[in-house]
Amino acid sequence: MPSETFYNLNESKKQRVLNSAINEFAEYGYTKASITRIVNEAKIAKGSFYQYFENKFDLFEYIIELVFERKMKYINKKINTNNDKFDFFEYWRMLNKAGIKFAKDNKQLAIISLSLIKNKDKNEFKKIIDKFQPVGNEMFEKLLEKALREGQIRNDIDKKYISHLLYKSSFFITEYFLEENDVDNFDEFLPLVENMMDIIGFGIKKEVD
Amino acid sequence: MPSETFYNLNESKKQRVLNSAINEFAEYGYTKASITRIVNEAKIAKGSFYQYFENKFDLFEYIIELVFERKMKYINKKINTNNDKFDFFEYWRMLNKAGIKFAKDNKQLAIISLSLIKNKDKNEFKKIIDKFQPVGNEMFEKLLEKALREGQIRNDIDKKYISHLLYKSSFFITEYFLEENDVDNFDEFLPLVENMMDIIGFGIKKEVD
DNA sequence: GTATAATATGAATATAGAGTCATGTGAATA
DNA sequence: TATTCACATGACTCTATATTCATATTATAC
Repeated sequence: MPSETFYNLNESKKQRVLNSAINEFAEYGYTKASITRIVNEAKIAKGSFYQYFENKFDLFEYIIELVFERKMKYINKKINTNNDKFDFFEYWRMLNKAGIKFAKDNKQLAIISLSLIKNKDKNEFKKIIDKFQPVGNEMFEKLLEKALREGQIRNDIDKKYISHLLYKSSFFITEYFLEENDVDNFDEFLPLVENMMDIIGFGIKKEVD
Repeated sequence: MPSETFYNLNESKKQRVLNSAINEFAEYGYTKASITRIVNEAKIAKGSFYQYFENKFDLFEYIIELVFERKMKYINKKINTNNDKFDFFEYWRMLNKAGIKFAKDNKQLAIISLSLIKNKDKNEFKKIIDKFQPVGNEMFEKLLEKALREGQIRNDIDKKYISHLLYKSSFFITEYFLEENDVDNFDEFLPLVENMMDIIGFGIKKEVD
């Protein structure tokens, strides 16, 4: 957690520090991110940085919290939840679409949150991931359970595994979007997403009639 | 590429160096892997190492080549190709199964090859990945094309995207296998793999009859 | 047995990054 | 004006890394 000192800073300096850190983590990832570069870009002294944050991890943890906060806010705004007529596929579609829309509007934040997921092997990250796990895997498991109860889903599937698959596929889509596409032609990308969701829904095999 | 000197080494020393490097890369990944630890474990001098390899990257490149070579050999051995009656789903099933079987029998090698895929953002790795790309993405694209021509697959799917999905899903399966499972109970894992392939084949939606 | 080539060695060098600390500054308070 | 407090500073330390190089050892050739 940042120190009181950091919170007391005037908004513009605070933003300079945060933006600089976000740039750095998005470009270099956690391990290779350099405090020296961060403080240079933010135009503050090395010593000042250590008045604000305990260490590099402390800063990273804070940035991740920011990212998830903003992402949740963004997604919740985009999703309309009339809970009475719950349709799993509809809900899932909205989630995924909102996810890439977020990535489109917040490319760097999206990259940082991907880097977290992709490196969950790193011991240091376990602590952070556990904090946000309920938002991920478990959420999908609950959604799936509900959909199963309401008969929207084949009941011969492995629930735990498929929720993992769905959870991961949402990142997969974002990854594919950020890597293979010009973030700007978002509209051209949407049909692909529909395609993929369709496939998880119906499969790729041609039915014999 | 290793130097002549390295190739001239007696087999046992060569193996000591390679095993030590494989251990190191599997445990720490490329960036955090330490030459000092590698030479200590291999019981050779620092200087000797630099007689064998230009630098850390040179060593890594060589290890990756080894990994892919062994993996290809392994998979080709497991796959029976009676090409006359090609069945896409059958072939794909065999590929995936052989893939996790390889991971089971060569855990460290599998981890290293995953680390490569997972960090394809790292500029240094691009060169290596390009070298092995034809084995990955493009192979699936060709398989898909053939399957489409032979009417085994829905023709309203996006070919490029789906081949990417299939390519990635093979790593996804391996990843899930290595992370969430005791590598030893391979047999308990197989049904899950079938389940996943089944889903990509048929989807998860319950059909209304 | 001597000369030459191949291989081995690890102390020394170079570099880079995280984190520290003694000191400076400027504003509020008494 | 003097004192206190919050914040700022960057040279410095500490540590870890990759890579080099002068020298030693061993094997091979003649």
